[in-house]
Amino acid sequence: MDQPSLKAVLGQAQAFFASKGLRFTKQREAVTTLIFRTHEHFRPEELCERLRKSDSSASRATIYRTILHLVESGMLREISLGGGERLYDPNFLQSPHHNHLICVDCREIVEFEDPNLDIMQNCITRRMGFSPTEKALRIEGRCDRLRLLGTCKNMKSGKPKKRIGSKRV
Amino acid sequence: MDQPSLKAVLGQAQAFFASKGLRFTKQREAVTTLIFRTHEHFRPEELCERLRKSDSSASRATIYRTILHLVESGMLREISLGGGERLYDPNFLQSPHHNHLICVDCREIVEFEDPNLDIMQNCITRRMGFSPTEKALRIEGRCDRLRLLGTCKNMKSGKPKKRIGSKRV
DNA sequence: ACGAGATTGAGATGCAATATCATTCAGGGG
DNA sequence: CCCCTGAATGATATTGCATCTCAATCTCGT
Repeated sequence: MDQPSLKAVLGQAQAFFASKGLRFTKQREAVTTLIFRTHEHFRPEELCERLRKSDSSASRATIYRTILHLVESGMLREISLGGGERLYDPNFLQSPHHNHLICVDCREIVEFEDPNLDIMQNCITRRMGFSPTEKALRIEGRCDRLRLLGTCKNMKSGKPKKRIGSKRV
Repeated sequence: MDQPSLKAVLGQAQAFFASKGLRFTKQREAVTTLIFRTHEHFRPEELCERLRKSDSSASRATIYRTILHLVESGMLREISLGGGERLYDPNFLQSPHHNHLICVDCREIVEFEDPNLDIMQNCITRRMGFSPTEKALRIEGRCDRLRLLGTCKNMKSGKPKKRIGSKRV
């Protein structure tokens, strides 16, 4: 649950690549660093953009490939909002059991943990003939701040939706 | 919770369109019929395909527009698996509170209801400063049938994923 | 230095979804 | 009965994201 240092994260990544007989090139290191330097969820295209602005560089293809490798290593996970958006979450290293609560209007995401919910999730999963996985559960709601301001509906049809960032709790 | 007849569903759709000053054209009726004739989740492109094979017809643009209208009416809802897939679920008319359990390997979806889970979901939502919505919750798991056969991993990287259909429980 | 295999990146391609816009349609007023 | 206006349609172009392809480059062990 502690905040692993970036150096530790890079070491873990390097170890994973090595275990697969793959190299930890400077491009892969740059991508990995960019992902784990913050705790923000991100879209692959956002990552490309951010990398272009930085001093390092890697092609789109390399970025996508690196993301896939990191997902396979378990250090990174794909999460999904609605709307066909594909997001990646680098926070499972610190809190392996967290879930996501998403505002249906502004798409803000907050992360939370709840042991009771985990238990219930496992029960339901088994009851339905499935095996529980380490994978997260997702809840939708409406964030009060925006609802009270009366701006949610406007945001939805008007300006392009902007994610406000991921709070940790 | 009862199975509403197709005729009733079409009536409801027609009423919605009328209330918005819109017409219930034969294209819109064909799309609506196709959606609510079965209880299958569907991708918009699948729907285009199915419609092309039927005797009626509507352009892709009309299909997408009609889907949006039906979502706005509340008769249809978007649900999301992982992988950026966008699915629509016509079953909320019969069971307004159902949730989805999704196999992370083969993407099979089963629907379930659980009042206790609803309560807990509401508690968590409020605790995090959100308002509960009518929107569904999603759980991921691994369906035992395929896991036991040891074919899950294969399906993931090999053949294109195929949804097996939505069971109702 | 050499060679096998991994890696990269530019561009092509695929695919879903949306936008554009000329044409068609429906129905109310004259 | 015709005209007019706004709604509706559909062919097409465009966008956005993701993946594929393949020649060139790089690494590392020998």
